[in-house]
Amino acid sequence: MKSSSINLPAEKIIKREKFDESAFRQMIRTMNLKVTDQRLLIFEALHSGRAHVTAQEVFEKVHAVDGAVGFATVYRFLRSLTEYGFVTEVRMGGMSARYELTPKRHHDHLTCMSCGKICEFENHEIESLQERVAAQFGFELTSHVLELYGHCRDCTKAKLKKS
Amino acid sequence: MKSSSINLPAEKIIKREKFDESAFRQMIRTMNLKVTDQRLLIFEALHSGRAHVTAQEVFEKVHAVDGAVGFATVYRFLRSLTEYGFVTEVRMGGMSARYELTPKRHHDHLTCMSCGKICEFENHEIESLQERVAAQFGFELTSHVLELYGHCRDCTKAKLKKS
DNA sequence: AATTTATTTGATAATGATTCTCATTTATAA
DNA sequence: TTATAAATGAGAATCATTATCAAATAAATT
Ligand SMILES: [Zn+2]
Ligand SMILES: [Zn+2]
Ligand SMILES: [Zn+2]
Ligand SMILES: [Zn+2]
Repeated sequence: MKSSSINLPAEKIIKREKFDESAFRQMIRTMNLKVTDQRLLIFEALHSGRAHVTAQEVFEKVHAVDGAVGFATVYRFLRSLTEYGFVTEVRMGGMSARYELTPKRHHDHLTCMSCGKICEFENHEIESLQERVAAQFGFELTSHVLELYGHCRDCTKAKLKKS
Repeated sequence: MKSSSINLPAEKIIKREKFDESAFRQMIRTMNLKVTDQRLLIFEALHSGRAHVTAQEVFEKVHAVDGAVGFATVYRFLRSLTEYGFVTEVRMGGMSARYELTPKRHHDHLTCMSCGKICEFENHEIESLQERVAAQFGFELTSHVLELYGHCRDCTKAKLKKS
């Protein structure tokens, strides 16, 4: 039941626009897929609560509303959403994949390994340096993963107090 | 038998210093572990051939020399080596972990998704920008993952020819 | 509304990577 | 040598994810 290795418990809930069912219906149609209750529930789950969720977490949220939904459906739809770019898969180390509704702006992540806080940042300098590196090697860049790991201020403070 | 998703077949073999068994013996002792033939074989496997190998690949190389070695031993020792920093674990997307003898200089990776070529690069500007980002969020940076994905010149050319 | 049909679903099995268990073997210190 | 804690290997276990397939169903067509 418990996931292996590091867990990422507390993440602040990010303020988000109102859940817009008809927009989600539209996205599903764009993908040439059928609109089902399950798929709307999955969207709902992605839209509320913490921004970066695992497939299991999505499954649990969906399952709480409709106990009949199977996790295969969740995995399957998350995969489609990722392929179409509506959802972005984020992988940190050997942990299980996390998903977020693809944000308007590209960003990368800074994760606290003590408390699981995830901060999002965008840094155009880094982005263009990446392009430059790729060009130097004659590569056409298609994607990248930039994940920073460390300890946030609160956790660093807490550790100091203890010792 | 075949690994899932993308395979990384061709990687240029990187020129390396002579295999120095006594140095490896010393490293093992530094870790407070016992020197065994298996462990020396694993070091040998990491030292020859392509730079970034999976546990399975290490196992196969070791197994070719001594068919009695079990894969648990390989995984176990790779883990110890990683914990002590003698080996660096590199994870690319959802693929299985790859390992390399920790290089003298830190570097990140640029991977061709068509042919599997892996280029290593170091970019101090990016590194220090990462530090700056972490500092802005009040984080103490402990590690990071920067993996660039794309298509190398050869593969891009090959694709153009085909179409 | 009823019919049709290609999709979707959920239960379950299968997979691939990695880790764990434990009885047996072995490196090393005394 | 002998003692002993550590290491090993075979296989089971785990975890995340994907595949299979019969039954259910969205949506297009009568
Ligand atoms: Zn980025
Ligand atoms: Zn994010
Ligand atoms: Zn780096
Ligand atoms: Zn490398």
